[in-house]
Amino acid sequence: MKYTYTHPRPSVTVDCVVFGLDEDDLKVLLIERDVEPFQGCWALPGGFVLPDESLEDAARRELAEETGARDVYLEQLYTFGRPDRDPRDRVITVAYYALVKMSSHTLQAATDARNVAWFSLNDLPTLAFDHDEILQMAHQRLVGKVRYQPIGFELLPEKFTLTQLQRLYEIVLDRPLDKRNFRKKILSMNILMETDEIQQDVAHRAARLYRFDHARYRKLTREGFNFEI
Amino acid sequence: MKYTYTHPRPSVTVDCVVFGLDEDDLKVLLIERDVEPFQGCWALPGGFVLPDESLEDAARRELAEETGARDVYLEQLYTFGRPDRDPRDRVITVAYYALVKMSSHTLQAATDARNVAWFSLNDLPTLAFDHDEILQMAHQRLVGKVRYQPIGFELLPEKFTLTQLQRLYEIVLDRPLDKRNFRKKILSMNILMETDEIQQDVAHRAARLYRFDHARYRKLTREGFNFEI
DNA sequence: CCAAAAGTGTTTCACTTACACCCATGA
DNA sequence: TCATGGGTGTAAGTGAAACACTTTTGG
Repeated sequence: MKYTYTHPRPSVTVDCVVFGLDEDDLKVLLIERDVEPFQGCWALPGGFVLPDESLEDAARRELAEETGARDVYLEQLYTFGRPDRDPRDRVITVAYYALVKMSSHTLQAATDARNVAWFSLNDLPTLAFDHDEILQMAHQRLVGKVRYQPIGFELLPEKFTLTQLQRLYEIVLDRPLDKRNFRKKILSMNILMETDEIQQDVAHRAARLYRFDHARYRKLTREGFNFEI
Repeated sequence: MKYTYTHPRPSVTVDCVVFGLDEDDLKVLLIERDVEPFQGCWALPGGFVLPDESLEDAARRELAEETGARDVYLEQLYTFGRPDRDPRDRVITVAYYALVKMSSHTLQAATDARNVAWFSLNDLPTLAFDHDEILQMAHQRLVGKVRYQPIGFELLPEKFTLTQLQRLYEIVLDRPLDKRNFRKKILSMNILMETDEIQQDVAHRAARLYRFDHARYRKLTREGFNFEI
């Protein structure tokens, strides 16, 4: 082999783009850096990969440590390795994106007390390193994937109304959807389980609550069904 | 920051899954390892990322050095980082996949004289490390992507017949397509440029040759066109 | 003249789209 | 009783799928 194990090694980090859904906006979770470089800048949560953990384990650990988010949907996005992307040293970062149920996750401040906050995608601060590029790619991936994989549910509470689900798609895809057609389509897929509960504390007729039926979805998928909005 | 730059660093490599298309088969390019571990085993071409090159540069360099392939379609696939994926040491590999025009690329043997060969996907040898997993993922990605991005053309010669194009999709998607419907659809996209040449040296009516019109495709894409087979 | 692949249209069916009103509830 | 969203069906249009024969060429 031409290059041996004694060659200079880069550092390897993981960074996470955490998406959450608000009443009317897609949000990203950022942390404020308290060390140079980019001190005071907002950045994606992330950190070094430890010797004995997998990349995904590293991402989940950093996410939990820095934001308190656990048990979230997590998927590898892309690996960024421009030689000069970190001004100090060669750092290759494996980026992940996560989808969290904002409503149920009350975020803990980072263990090391850094500032953590949600930002609307339309109103982002300047980000450290190439994190803006990473974020944009994650957003593109989400928009592309939400239409043909049932990952949108990860952004909603366990039980949700059809209107909430429709809003989710309208926000992520950034275009209005027809109410009747949307309901017809999503219900005809047979991947929603109607609960016997209804919305609480609304000043109008309460809507029925549904939940995503994972088992049913897996079964249908095995039989050749393809999710698509 | 909790972990510093002095933490143990993994090695980082790139590996390439190179696809080519035969008369009737999808093929992968493999090299025979001449060092331990997995000496004598077939493996994906790849190697260490040098300190001052990007990941994609590293992939292209290794590809050229080990197989002679240049100017190919190359796309990052996924990053594999199980702590024990290399028996000697922690090695994280950034996998790429490449699509090459087998007809026009005469492969050179590797610079370091290792054995290089094409294998049919249906008749693979045992592969080193987790390379089989990488290969399977690359194959899945290709199958998934070929339908909605015009990357299939990268596997054909510059000029090709509609039948060749149809065969390509039939092989990659592993199902028969209807000739008339296929032609209607692909021609109606307006992304093929009809040449004034025809197939040579065939013992039957010679078919018209077409080429993929990149400029036209980009223009249509900007206008909202979506490729889909 | 035979073998082999090139080339070509129409009908059917399924799915998508557009569209508007009444109902239930809480304030 | 009013404001607010919940819930529902039909018709028209568009795109996908099924399907078979004639033409061209070289051997």
